[in-house]
Amino acid sequence: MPSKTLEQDITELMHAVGLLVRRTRNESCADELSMTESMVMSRLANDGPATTAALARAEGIKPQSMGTTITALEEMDIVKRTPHATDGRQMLIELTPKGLELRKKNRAAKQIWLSRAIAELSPEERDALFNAAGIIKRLAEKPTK
Amino acid sequence: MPSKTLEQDITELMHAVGLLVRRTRNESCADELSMTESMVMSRLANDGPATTAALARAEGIKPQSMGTTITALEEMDIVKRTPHATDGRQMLIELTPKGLELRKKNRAAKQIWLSRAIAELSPEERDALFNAAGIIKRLAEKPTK
DNA sequence: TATTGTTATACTCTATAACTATA
DNA sequence: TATAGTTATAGAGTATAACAATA
Repeated sequence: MPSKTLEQDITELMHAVGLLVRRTRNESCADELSMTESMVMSRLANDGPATTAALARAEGIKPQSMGTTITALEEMDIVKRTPHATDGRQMLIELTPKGLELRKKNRAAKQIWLSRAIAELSPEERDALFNAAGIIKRLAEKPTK
Repeated sequence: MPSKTLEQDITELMHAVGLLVRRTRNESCADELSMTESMVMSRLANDGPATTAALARAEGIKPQSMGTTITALEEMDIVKRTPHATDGRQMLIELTPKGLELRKKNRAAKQIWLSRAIAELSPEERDALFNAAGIIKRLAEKPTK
């Protein structure tokens, strides 16, 4: 017999995800970046300069909200805005030298608690976890019909 | 050769998780409960009455924050507070008749977009997803050394 | 002294609305 | 008309601090 309904499985999934997000927020030190800030930094480092609107679409938030994040990163001198060469509406966001430097350090420093916890999983569990990350991403990005 | 580092895997996991949380928040209708409110309701329905402090520990937030959630649910007449029989400090939180009723409806209505998206996964992917939920929960609840 | 709960205040992240400028 | 961006305001979901009551 099936011991759990789909609803229960979904509730447990969302519960686990909620716990992970809050734990990550709580474990981060004062001078660390927020989750959205980190993700923007990673994206700029991996994919190069991007507009606020493109970053917002990628992270699933509104352009205005992304604007706030960019402003915060700009005030920390981690990113800078430069006007697009041909499209006068666009501002390209890119990492500053300080942003590039910080990123190298943060790759080691960030999410230390999580790295340690994951290190204690079995290889099979790690595979299962990172495989699920791909599934979760697809679910979250799936357009509503 | 390993194509991704552990840091990259972790970044992608947190990215996917962030997208899922935001998507869930955005998809929920105006009269629906927040994630924390839903989780408290499920817990009370499954495990019976509990104190604010116990609920806070279970959800990984501060008792004061859980107090806010309980007050919101109380104003919607979904839960009620009753004094503990023997311990004068404690207030037991339990579902009202309306809360029990609402829960039945919400089991069907809540997270509809997610149910639909998950329904389109293969059985193997579903298993992988819900299996990972257990791993994520353990990670999030693992005490810091 | 530790635990439970409350109230007050503030911060982070994101949303909506209204606007300007450019395409 | 659609897209990019900015500014202002507001809301949800937490946190910290200070306190009162009970164990």
